[in-house]
Amino acid sequence: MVVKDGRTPRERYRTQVRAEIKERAREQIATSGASGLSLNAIAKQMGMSGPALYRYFAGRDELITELIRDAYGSLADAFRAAAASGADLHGLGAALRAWALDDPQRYFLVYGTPVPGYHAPDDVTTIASEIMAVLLDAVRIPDGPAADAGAAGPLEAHLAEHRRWAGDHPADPAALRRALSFWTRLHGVLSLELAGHFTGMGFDPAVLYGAELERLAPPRATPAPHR
Amino acid sequence: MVVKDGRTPRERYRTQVRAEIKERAREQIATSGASGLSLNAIAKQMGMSGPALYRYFAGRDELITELIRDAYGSLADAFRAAAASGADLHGLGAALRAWALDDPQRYFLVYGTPVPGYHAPDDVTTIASEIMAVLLDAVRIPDGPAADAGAAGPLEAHLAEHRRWAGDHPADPAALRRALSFWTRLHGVLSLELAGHFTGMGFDPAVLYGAELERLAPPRATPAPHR
DNA sequence: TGTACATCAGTGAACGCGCGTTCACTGATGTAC
DNA sequence: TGTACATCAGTGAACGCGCGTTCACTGATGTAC
Repeated sequence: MVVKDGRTPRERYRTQVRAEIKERAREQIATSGASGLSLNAIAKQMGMSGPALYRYFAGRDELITELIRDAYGSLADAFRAAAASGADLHGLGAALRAWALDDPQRYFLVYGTPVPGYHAPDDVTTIASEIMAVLLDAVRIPDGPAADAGAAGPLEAHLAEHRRWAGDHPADPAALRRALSFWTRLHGVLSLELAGHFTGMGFDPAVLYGAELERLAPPRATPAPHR
Repeated sequence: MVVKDGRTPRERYRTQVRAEIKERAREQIATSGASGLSLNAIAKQMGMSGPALYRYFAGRDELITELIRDAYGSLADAFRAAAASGADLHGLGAALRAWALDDPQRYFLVYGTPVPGYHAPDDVTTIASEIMAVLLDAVRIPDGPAADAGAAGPLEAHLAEHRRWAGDHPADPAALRRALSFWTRLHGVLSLELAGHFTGMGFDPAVLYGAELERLAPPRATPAPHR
């Protein structure tokens, strides 16, 4: 039996159960961290026996890898959506922050402490470079006088020579540098904030984030609304 | 029996064994991450039975907390040593990077993914604010024309009103901002680098780090050598 | 439409493991008189 | 100096637990003729 969308009921059921397993896994990670993820606990929560999960995932590792993949994917989606609606660097920065705050453990899945032995599968690194591609596209658009306009220090020279990424993208070293600074500075604020290193300091990390963003990309006269 | 330094042989032995336990724990964390730390494995490695460790630590949690405390302490020491030998912001940045690269897992113990339930004990947060105090001292010294000299945006205003940290330190909002930017930007590069997010990009993170540092603190004519 | 067969989700028992932690104990080291 | 006692490091057995994973199976759902 095949229904309109070309998928049998069994297939639909499968993806549905897979989705619920991942949902429960995310809840568990949010509560006790990625290291506290337990297949048996997920099964119990769903009212099934432990071994049943092996119909849907080859094992614990595959489930975690899938969650990491999804996390990367959701950031890429958020970035692409922002870019598609005409967002400039400011908009991308806001999208990054919104994505991070929306689910801190998802953020840590991607940018948190790596487990020493683990190597991300190829498609994950592919998604990562897609994210950088969106950023490089946005950074190319001149949106006002950049604070570092015209600067050509040792980093620019180094990038011009040694970068092995962003293959078919413009080689303007100043743009590459702006993209990298965007990335590192915003992650600097975000990771410290989400890890709680600003608690007790009394100021709002959002303001600090906004100030860093301002330095990187002074907003245009008319900031782009969506579409 | 009491020897010259006022400590009995038993006390000396105790601290020695404690030190070895922590050393083995660090090795284990370096190999398999903090979540892979096992008391029994440490004991076996030291040629003792598992329960013996309970003479030295109340349990696994206390051992981990102690390691985190040590990690904070070693950064504070590195910072204080740099400051004492006359280092400017540039020197502090170099000290931070050296400390981080020397033992990445130690870095993650402090700045890595927090485990959701955990709350750092008071003395750890005390050390954290000592680190910030050293930074604030260094940032006060004018070491050349800062890129953001005279800037007084919304962040400066916000800090002037809302900061609840660095109690008896100068309230100059520009200095506070410089300290915060120093902190977030350098950690941005470091955390992404140590988590491996630059691998495959072909450039040297050290150059990027140096460039960010340059922006924050243009070196004086004669950079301060140690002492 | 009904029957025979194939697919596949889920179960329950079991395996082996390592974990943190407790407990009563032995034996060596140090202390007091 | 020798003897009686106290301190304390370390042992071995045991407890209870939850983990990931395998296996042979039952029973429901779907497919082919």
